[in-house]
Order: sequence, then C-alpha cells, then structure tokens
Amino acid sequence: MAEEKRTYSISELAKEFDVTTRSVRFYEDQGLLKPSRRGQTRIFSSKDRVRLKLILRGKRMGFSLAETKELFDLWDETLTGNEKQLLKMLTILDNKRAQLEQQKNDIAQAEMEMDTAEARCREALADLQKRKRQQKGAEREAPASAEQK
Amino acid sequence: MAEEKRTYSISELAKEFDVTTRSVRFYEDQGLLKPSRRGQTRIFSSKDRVRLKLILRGKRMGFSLAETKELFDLWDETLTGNEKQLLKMLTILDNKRAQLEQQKNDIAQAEMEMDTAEARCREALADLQKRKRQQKGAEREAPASAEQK
DNA sequence: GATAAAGTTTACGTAAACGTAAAGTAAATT
DNA sequence: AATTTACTTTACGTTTACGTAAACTTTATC
Repeated sequence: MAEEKRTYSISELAKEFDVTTRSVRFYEDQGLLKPSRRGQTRIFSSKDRVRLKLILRGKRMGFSLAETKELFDLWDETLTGNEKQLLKMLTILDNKRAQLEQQKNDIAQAEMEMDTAEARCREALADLQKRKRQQKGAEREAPASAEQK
Repeated sequence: MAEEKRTYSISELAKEFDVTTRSVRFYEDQGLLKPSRRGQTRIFSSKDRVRLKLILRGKRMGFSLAETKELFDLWDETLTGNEKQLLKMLTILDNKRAQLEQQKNDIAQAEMEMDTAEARCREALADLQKRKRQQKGAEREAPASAEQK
C-alpha cells in the first residue's frame, strides 16, 4: 500500500490550497487538523493534507467547520466504533445523501434559470444593436441630425 | 399572462419557507426584498416570494446574501441596462456556471467517498456480528464461561 | 554575529447573518 | 374597555471564520 510519508510545512499547505496560514492554524484549533510538532513547529502529514482538501470542499458545499469536524470524528470512530456509533454514522450518511440530492436539484434549477437569464441578456443586446442600426439609417436620411417637431 | 396579484404577510412567508420574521426583515434591510407598505405593515408581492425562495436556495448553495443581491440587481438591470451592464451580466453568468460545475464535481466526489464510507461501516458492523456469534459458540463449548490460564 | 525568513503564541478586531429583548402601534376579539 | 394577536422599530448580543497586529523563538544566510 502507498503509505505516503511526506510531510508538509504550514506554508506549503497554505500555498498549495491558497489559504492563509491563519486559516490552517484555526482549523487545527478547531480540532480539524492534528499536525505533530518538532519543537513548536507544526508538521503536517499527508492525512492532514487530505483533510484540508476535504475541509475546503466542504466549505464550497456550504458545510460549516463544525459539520466537517463531526464527519471527521465519526469517520475515525468507524475504526474502533461500537455498534451504536456505526449505526449513527450510517444514518448521518443517509442524511448527507439527501442533502446532496437537494443540492443537485438546486443546481439544476439554477442552471435552467441561468439559461433564461442569458437568453434575456442576449435579446436585450440584440435590441440595442437593432436600435443602433435604425438610428444610423435615420442619420443617413436626415444628415447632420436635424431634429424637428 | 399569469399576473399573480396575491400578497403575503411577513408571517405567511416566514411560515411557508420556515424562516423567522427576523430573517425576512433582515433580507429587506439588505435590499433583497422590497415589500410595499400599508401604514407600517409590510406587504409582500409574489415577486418577493420568488425572491425569498431564490435567497434560500442561494444559501443552500453557499451563496452569501451579498452575492444573491448582486444577481438580483443585475437581473433587474437587464430590463433597462446599457450594453456594458448586459455584457457584465453575461460574464458573471459564465462565472456562476463555472462555480456550478465545480460544485457538481464536489458533489460527485463526495458521493463516491460516502459510498466507501458506508462500505467501511457495513464491514465493521459485519465484523462485530461475527465476533458476537463466535463468542456465543465459545460459551456453548465452555458453559458458565469458566476462563482459564 | 547581525539579519532575514519562517515559524510561533496571544489577543483584539471584523463581517455576515441573524437571535433576542424592549417598547410601542394597530386591528381584531372577548 | 381590556386583552390578545400580529406587526413594527431600535438596538445590543452572538456565532462563525477568519484578519491583523504585536511580540517572540528558531533556523538559515550573509
């Protein structure tokens, strides 16, 4: 198995995922990352790296850090968990699935509405072009634009 | 055309969409809803209702109120907008589409990982069951469970 | 050995999205 | 007339997710 033994400094991770070191430290503070230490300095494992990736994806999907942490914790518990924990995990997975279904619907709806929005924009633009052309035509018939009542 | 003339009170809307009246007032405060007034009392149109629905969907999709407001404003401007505004709207629509693509990827990834998570749970559960059965078997061979060194 | 570069802790500040309480108005009901 | 019900404004409080600044260490470089 690919037991990746690489480690990462805080700024390496921050740069790779385009977040601040402040954020990374905050995630540790909230219990989402658990880097080891060499002296004071944090040393992040590839597990931490994966978790950071998951954190950020969670954010894009509208998950709070607390929600993501709960998932992490439950996930860890599946390794040692008793029956009750495992069953809880399964129901939570079900809930998350429902949430994802909802999001997929939301996205589909949004895409449709963006289609009509784009169409409206293009129509409006076409209208503007048309009026421009008409005005040019009028100018040719009455040059120097002599407006009259 | 179906020019829906229904109006809604604040609590009607709040109840329908399961939000607090506080939230609805806040959305108005931020310029996302524009109810008319009878005296002091807010009167919401069906346009407001639609917008509230969009606000909440936006939230589920991880949009901030400010983002949603920007979309509302741009949408309104497509009715009167000049060329520049319209083109801006089109590029913003493009950006949002890219965002939706990203979200779809995120969701697909999440679904895969939830599949493996569920599998892991079920395996762990099966293991527990197995161990239970083995213990029962042992008890039958050595009843009253007489443990020995 | 001074200085720069990257890391650290501590701690106060901030924006977003409301919650919550206080105090008042306006209409409907008993 | 008194009370309930629904609405209002004003305003301070709260949580989340960091930003930002100050004051240190540790390690690498000139």
